[in-house]
Amino acid sequence: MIEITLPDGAIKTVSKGSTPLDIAKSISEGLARNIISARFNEITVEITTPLKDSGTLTLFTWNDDEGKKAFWHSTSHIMAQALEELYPDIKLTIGPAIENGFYYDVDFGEHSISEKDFPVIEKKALEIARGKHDFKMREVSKKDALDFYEKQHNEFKIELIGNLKDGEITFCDHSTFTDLCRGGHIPHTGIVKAIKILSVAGAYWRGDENNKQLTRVYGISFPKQKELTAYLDLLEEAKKRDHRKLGKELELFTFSQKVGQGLPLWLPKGAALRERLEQFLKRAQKKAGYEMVVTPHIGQKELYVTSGHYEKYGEDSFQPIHTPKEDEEFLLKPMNCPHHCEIFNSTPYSYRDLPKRYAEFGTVYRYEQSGELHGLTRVRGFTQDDAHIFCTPDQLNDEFKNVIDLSLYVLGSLGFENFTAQVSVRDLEKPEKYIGDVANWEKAEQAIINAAEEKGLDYVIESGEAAFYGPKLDFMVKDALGRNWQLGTIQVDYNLPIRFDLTYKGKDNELHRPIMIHRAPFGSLERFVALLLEHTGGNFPLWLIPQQAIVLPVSEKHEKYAEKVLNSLENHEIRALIDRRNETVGKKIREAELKKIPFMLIVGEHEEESDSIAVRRHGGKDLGSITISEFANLVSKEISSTLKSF
RNA sequence: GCCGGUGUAGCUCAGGGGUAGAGCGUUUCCUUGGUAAGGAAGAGGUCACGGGUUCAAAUCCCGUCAUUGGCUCCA
Repeated sequence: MIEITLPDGAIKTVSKGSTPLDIAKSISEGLARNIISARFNEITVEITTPLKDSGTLTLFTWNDDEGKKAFWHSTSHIMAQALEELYPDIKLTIGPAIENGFYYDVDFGEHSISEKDFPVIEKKALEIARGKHDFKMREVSKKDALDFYEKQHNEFKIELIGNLKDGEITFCDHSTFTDLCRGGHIPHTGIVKAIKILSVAGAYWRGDENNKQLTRVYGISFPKQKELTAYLDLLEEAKKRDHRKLGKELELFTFSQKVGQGLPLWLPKGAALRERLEQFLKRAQKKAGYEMVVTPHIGQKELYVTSGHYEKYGEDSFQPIHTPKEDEEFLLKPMNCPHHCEIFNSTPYSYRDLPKRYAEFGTVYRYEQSGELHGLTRVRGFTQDDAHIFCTPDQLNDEFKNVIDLSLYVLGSLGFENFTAQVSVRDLEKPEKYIGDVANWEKAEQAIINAAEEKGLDYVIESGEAAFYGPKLDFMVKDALGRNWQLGTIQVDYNLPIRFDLTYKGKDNELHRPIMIHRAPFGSLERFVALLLEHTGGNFPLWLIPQQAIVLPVSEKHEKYAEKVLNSLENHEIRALIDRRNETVGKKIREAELKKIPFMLIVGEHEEESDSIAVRRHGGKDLGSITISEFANLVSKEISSTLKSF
């Protein structure tokens, strides 16, 4: 007999060789029907795997992330079989489950597949699924495994097996299909009732662009057709929150082929929005002891040779600007730090002067790869809400924590709740990607982790995500489709102070090296506005939205009164316009709704007589007729409830 | 940069080897209105650009550009 501990602490004594399915049956018939995956002693197992030792067991259904993972991973096997049957000469590589669905990377040889092929693949895969084939794991010797794939001339699987130890290699069979696989499947293919192939993409073997490019086929599957339909509807809904669509509808920004790719043009309403965001941050920064500076958009090439950016990015940047003078070269600035270092260098400092906090809304230009450009989230010209803090080693921890506070204040004021704090550290296996000595890197990484700990941040550590000159604390936010974007960032840098020979005089009358913190709570205004659009669906917080209200005269007769109303709104610092068009009130309301204006103020005979306004809230709520000062109170109350001062 | 998709009026999109379509918007006129579209008439297009096939190309083929889903990259 063996003892199985369940997540609730209950212990079941069962005979050796019992399976997770047996144990589920002993708990309840319903559970046994629904379990599709299990984990035993922290290792994913099949629900039909005989358990040979005592240990802890967790059972998963479709409602668990682990269950979905097994479900989607299993579907990738089914899709792989379908692909093999439809295109016999393909070579399979890997096919994992992902956050939403699964993919399989396939070498299609000369053949290329596209959307037109999806229905056929879906049909074939569903046919296989309906066969209710069991997923059966079996152990294979390394030699047999290699032989199996030698026959298929599949160099990818051979490479994978080459990295595995003999004795720990397993295959998974279902129907006539066999795949190298470490396990984690649903019991049989019949549980999969709906399969949708979503897209194809190029993907490099093992994620290395020097390797062969494979075709990645993405799909998703569900235990019920209804759930697939609901998922596809969800995707459609998400598209409505796409910042590119909303940006166009709300007339915030545009692009022009003539100006160039990745170079956004901000329209008046978008510019007003930016302006408000800048004012908001400037106010908070002033309180936090920052000083604004202004630096030019270009700098001599030498500046970036000193900073190390030229060596790292020179070839892949906008190329130097030449002048009539021979050998004179300037670069568009790709970041503001070198300029700020030279500001620091312009004056000798005592330790009593530190920290110095220089802030600038600095517009920078980076030649991003054309395939990477994406709406406002990835562009070639953008404005960072940048600042550099120069401090002593003693001050580092406090300064860093203060920046965390500022960043959280910014995210909080704009309603971002579901962000991830990510400590981005070096990839220890690729030291060539970074500059500066190892001791300083370790200090910097530790400083960030300490500050995050002390602030009680719930953070994750990602290796290989650091900047080339130092580690970062990044605030990641998901867009409407669930893609992660870095917004705010805080970085500790021991390197640039050395490269720019920055010094301050210490208590001991000797020169010391300051430490530099790079930080940008928004990240960039472009990306921030994009994510804000996707999060709010264009319904910005009242304090931020460019147009808070619109006055809708019922007819031309009431235009004079409308102007009086507007005037007094302006006195209350409420941003409003009048819709003077020769249209019906219904039409004006409809369009104000579509433009997502928070308040519609309808004025007609009744209001004119009683010196009031009829207030309609965006979304349809009628707040009745009130006076303008009552309305102004309402507005300021709402603003102060979302916008706290820093 | 790489692998797929897309590019038709200001916007959203239909069409598709033989005279370029709709709705919204815009212009003019009528209408002067009460909480999500009042009515009428008109203007508006080198069907992204360049080349090829064809009697004939917006439509088929090739290339370029832009855009888009991914990959790689991201100071």
